[in-house]
Amino acid sequence: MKSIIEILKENDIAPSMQRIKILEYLQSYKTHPTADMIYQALADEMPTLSKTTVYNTLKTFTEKGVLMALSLFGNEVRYEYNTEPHIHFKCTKCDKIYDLDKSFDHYNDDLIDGHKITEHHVNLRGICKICLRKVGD
Amino acid sequence: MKSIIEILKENDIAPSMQRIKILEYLQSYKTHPTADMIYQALADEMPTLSKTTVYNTLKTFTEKGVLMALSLFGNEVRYEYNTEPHIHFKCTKCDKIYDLDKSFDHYNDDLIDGHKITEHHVNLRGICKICLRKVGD
DNA sequence: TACTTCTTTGTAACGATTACAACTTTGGAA
DNA sequence: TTCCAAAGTTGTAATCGTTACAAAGAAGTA
Repeated sequence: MKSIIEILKENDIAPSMQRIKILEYLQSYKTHPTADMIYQALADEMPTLSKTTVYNTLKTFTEKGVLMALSLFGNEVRYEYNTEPHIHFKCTKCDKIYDLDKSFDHYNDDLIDGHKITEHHVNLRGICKICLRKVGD
Repeated sequence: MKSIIEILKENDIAPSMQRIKILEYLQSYKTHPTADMIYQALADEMPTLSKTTVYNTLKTFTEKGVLMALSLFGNEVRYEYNTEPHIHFKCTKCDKIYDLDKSFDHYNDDLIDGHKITEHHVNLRGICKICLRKVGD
């Protein structure tokens, strides 16, 4: 298991304290947080942390391929540590986001109608199993 | 071919002039516009049109299932007239959005891991064929 | 040590969207 | 036909997510 610092160095990113903490957070809490959620979570521990730093860091990480930026039904960007491809499901009742393992056809690095495909996102919406139970009450 | 007014009435939406024009626009120009793009396009013809009306109308249409709201790699919502399911491809160079007919597995009205699926979006990114040609220059 | 570069920070600005209250239109009921 | 309530529209202000920018700080190196 690679350390956070190793991951950063491998991607040509200097391992500053802020960057380590932000990546650490995304590695530990796989909640697809927004920039603001990350900022709020780390603000206690790092009182001088700036929201701009969070945005800058997320931009850097995304450009270097460490993170994936997600657009999941709304006008806010969510981030996740870049791992195996998977599907996202967002509940319309509680807004919770679930990762689904369900495999899907790969269009990555493929040509469709002459377009070169480099990213492939499958986003589902509906009512999650917890909210389904509540509806039944 | 149903008229705009018929479509609105079928969905329990009173056919006001503003609503007719907005739906007409989305039916004619399948460019996945943002609320602002629709407002800009109609502002000449309807000088008193308010941007709030555009937002209200798009919200109503989406709730009634007349339109589909799309989150395609960015923090703005795009709208399209709700037709046959298809895939969206957005070019990273020119930001143009393409509809692709390519069929895909349907999870709609299905259960996955106990979650009830009601919407299913496939979003691709990459370089479109026009930009690919330019890169070659 | 001095210099350059990278990183972080805070503030202000921006764009998309929503809240809200006033005004207008519409469709009955009296 | 007139009056009223409900629905629809409008403009302004506020909010939220994000970016621009310039100054301050930290790190590496000649």
